[in-house]
Amino acid sequence: MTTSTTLLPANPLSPPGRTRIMNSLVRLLDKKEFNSITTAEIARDAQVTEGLIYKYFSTKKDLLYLVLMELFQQVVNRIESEIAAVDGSHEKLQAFIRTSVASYAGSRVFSKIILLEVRNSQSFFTSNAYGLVRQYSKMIAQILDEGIEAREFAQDIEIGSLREIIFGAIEHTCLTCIIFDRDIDVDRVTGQLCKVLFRGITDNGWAKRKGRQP
Amino acid sequence: MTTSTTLLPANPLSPPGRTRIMNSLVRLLDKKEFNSITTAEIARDAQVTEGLIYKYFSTKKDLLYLVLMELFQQVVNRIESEIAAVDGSHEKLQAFIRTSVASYAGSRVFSKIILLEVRNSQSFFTSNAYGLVRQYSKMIAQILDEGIEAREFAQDIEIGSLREIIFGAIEHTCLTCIIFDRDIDVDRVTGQLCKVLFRGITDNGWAKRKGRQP
DNA sequence: AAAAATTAGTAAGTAACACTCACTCACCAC
DNA sequence: GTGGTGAGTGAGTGTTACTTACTAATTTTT
Repeated sequence: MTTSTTLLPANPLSPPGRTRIMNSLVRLLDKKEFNSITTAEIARDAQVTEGLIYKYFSTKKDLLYLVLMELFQQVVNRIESEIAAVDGSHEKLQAFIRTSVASYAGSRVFSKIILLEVRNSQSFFTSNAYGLVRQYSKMIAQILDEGIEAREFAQDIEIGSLREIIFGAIEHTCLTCIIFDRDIDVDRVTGQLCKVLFRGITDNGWAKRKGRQP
Repeated sequence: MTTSTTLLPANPLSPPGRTRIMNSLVRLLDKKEFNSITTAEIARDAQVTEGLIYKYFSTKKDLLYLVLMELFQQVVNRIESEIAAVDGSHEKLQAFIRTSVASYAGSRVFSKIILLEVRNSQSFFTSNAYGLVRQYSKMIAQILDEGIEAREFAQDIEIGSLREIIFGAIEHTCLTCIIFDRDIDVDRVTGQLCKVLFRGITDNGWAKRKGRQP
C-alpha cells in the first residue's frame, strides 16, 4: 500500500541494543496498534531481553515518544526548508500544507503515532516530543501572522482559530486514509484544501446574487 | 470548567447493576483516561463485582463503545432536528457546525471518548457505535450535495474532501479545548469556522489586485 | 402449585502484562 | 591486578483484563 517501513535514521551514539529496540517498535507499529504490542514482543523482535528495554526507556510509552521524536524531527526539518524556498504567504501556506500531507503520506508509522497513539495520554503533553509539536505549530502561526500583516489574508480572522482549522483539516484528511489503509493523494488533497481555504466554498454566482461577498 | 458530568439517560430495561456500571465509567472518564481506569475501579464505584461487568459487556472496550452509543445517539438526534429547522444550504451547514460544536462543549466525556479514546482501535470501526459515526457523516454529505446542486456551493469541490476538512476543523478545534481543559466558546468557534469556510481566508483587496478571485 | 427456566449477581480464580532488581561479563585505565 | 563503567541478562512481582463455576431470587411453564 504505502511506502515500505522506513527505519529510524542511524545513530552511532546509541548502543546497538537500544537502536534495535526502537527499530523493532517501528516495525511492529506498522502492523498493529501500540496497545496490543507487548514488551515481550518488542524484546523478541529486537533480540534482547525485556529488562534491557527498561535500561534505556523508563516506560513503554517513553519508548514510543522517543521513536516519535526521531520521526517528527525529520518532518519539521523538511517543512522548514520547503517553506523557506517559496515567497508569498499563500505560497508558504500551500507549501506547509503540501509538505505536511506528504509527510503523513510518506510514513504510515509516523502518522499512526501522532494521529492515533499519543493524544490520549496526558503524559505526552509534558514529554519532550510535544516540544516538536509546538515548533510545528509555531511555523504556521508565523505564516498566518505575516499573511495578515501583508494583507494577503483577511483581517478579521483569528490566527488561533485558523490554525486549528488548518491542522484539523490536514490531520483529519490524512487520518481517514491511515485508518482505512488508503493511499494519500498528496496533490489532490493539497489542491482541495487550498481551494477551500483560499476561496471558500460559496459559489460565486450565488454570492453575487445574495450580495454576501462584495 | 465545563458542565457537570451528565449521566446517561435512564433506561428501565437495563438491570440496575448494568446501569450503575455504565454510569460509573462515565464518572471515571471525566477524571482520567480510559486506559488508566481499571475494571476493579469501575466495579468498586458501581458497587458490583468485577465479574458482573463481563456478564453485560464482552470486554472493557465494548463497555466503552456502548457508553459512547448512548451519548452519541443524543447528539445525532439533536443535530437532525436543528438542521431540519432551517432553510438553505449555508444555513444548514452552519446549524450542523454549531450543533456539533455545542455537543462537544456540552459533554466533556462524549468528546473525550470520540476524539481520543476509540480511534486507535480497529475494533471500534466494526462496532455498532461506528454506525452512528456513519449516520453523522451522511448528514453533512447530504447538506453538501444539496448545496452544490442548488448552486449555493462551488461546483469544483469534492464532497469527500470537503467533508474531511469540515470534520477535521470542528474536531481539532474542540480537541484542543478538551485536552487543555479550556471552555469552548460555541459562538466564536462557529463564527470563525463559517467565515473561513464560506468566504475563504484571502483578503479581498489582495484577491482583486492579483485577479485570483473575479 | 410444583417444576423448570431465566435473570441478577457473586467469589475465586488465571494467564499475561508492564515493570524491577540483583546480577554477569567485557572492556579500559592506572 | 584492581576498580570502574556500560551493555546486557533472567528470574522475579504486583496488577490487569477476563473466566468459570456457583447461588439465590424471580418468572414462566405445565
